[in-house]
Amino acid sequence: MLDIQLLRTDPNYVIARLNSRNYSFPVDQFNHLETERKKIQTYTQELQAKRNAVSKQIGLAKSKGTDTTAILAEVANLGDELKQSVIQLEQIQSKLQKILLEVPNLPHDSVPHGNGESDNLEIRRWGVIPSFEFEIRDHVSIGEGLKLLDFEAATKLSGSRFSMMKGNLARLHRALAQFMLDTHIQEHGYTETYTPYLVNHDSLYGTGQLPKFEEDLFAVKSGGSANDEEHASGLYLIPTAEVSLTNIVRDEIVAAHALPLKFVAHTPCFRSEAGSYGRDTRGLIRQHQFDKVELVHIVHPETSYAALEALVGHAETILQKLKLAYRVVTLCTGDMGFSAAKTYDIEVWLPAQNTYREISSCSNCESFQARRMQARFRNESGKTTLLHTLNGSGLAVGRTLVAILENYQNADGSVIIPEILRPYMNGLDQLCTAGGQ
RNA sequence: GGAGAGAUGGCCGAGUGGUCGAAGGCGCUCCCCUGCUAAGGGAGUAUAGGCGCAAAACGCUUAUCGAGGGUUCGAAUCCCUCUCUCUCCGCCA
Repeated sequence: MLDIQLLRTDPNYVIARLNSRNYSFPVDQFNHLETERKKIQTYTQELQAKRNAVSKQIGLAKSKGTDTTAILAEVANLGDELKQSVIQLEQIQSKLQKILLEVPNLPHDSVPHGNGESDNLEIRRWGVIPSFEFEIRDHVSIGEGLKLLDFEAATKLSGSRFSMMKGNLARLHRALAQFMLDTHIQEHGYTETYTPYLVNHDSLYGTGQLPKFEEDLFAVKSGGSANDEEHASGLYLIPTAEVSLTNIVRDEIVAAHALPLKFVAHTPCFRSEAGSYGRDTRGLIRQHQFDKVELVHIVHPETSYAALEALVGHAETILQKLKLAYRVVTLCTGDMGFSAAKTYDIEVWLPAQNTYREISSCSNCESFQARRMQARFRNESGKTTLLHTLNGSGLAVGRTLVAILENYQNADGSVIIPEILRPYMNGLDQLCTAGGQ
């Protein structure tokens, strides 16, 4: 959520910034509502002040035993008038709130302007793109060939966009998550966190998934509750652990000396992928359920951009240790997510697609989420101040597995296990067909 | 799921219709006293808004005692609904 003060004092600046990300702010509607709000709020508060004053008088009079009928008559209609006014005010404020909740964050100065993916700015590459002297297979073909990846079973259980892994592939998937967690807690100073996978409305409002992106989520209801009762439980499956981790500080005033807070969690993520029909339908790239190791920073506003650089570095470390080629791009204004002021995507090289594909997205949300969450700290002069929040994948586990299968494939369909993961695999150095293990 | 108890400021804890945004204590900040860490005295110490001011300081004002409704001129206090916490029982991993 943007600072409403900024919209009042410098609307043109805000509008221009929002235009750069293809969002047109409803200025006229906003201004109209603001004028109304000011008028009605002032009036309402006057009535309240009057009521308070008169009630105090009555209290005084009664304690002295004076007759109060005259004063009571004076305020006979005040209650109704006030009630009307309060209702009007609430209506206007909820309209304003609705507008504000749907406005995306302002892009940071350093973000390149552009309309979409093609305008993103590559800032560095790492690693060597592997070359193969045989026909490259994609991860689906490799996984199914090894009999370790079973989409048919997943489809039977749940439908499309689900997967089943078996044997050493399932173990490799687990190893990846462990390796990522260990790296972040041992080398990067994160606090390991186990979080709820079901969260309430307020949490999703806090990080910006609601109210605008409800169709991307899975809502759950309690068993046995009436079928037609919408969202019986009021809970949603998390689309990312960013929600659980960032909301740790919702409605909190964090002690300044406790900053920065750095959390890491390995969780499943659930996304309905509404509107992505036909995209990445094959394989593990786009699933309704996938695992991710998520990194979240809660920081002092002055350090958030330094924290963003560190955060990207932490995610890159994982790919470097796995010896997977990647590049880092700065998302342009038109391609950024709703809550982000600046985002770096890390894209890993996928040989079968002959291109880089997103494996991590690291964003500084500045105070955008903090304002929604009322997440604050007490600054140097003792004033409560909004925090800055950042999040990034470190990394998406399923896509990392895809990258390993494709980049480490051999001509015979076997796959080398990256050295760094072998301790997590009881020393195993490759996935091969023999025995299906 | 059944029975009961509870939810007040950073913390503890008073407060069952009126000058209560809230006693008292602890903690914290500043000052004074005291020649050393102790003790004592004084002042201050919630949050979010609105309006005024170019703005800060400040001034005026509103809301907030788990949440939402209601009764009332007036609600922390009375009534209703919900949420959460605790205890006991049941069930479960």
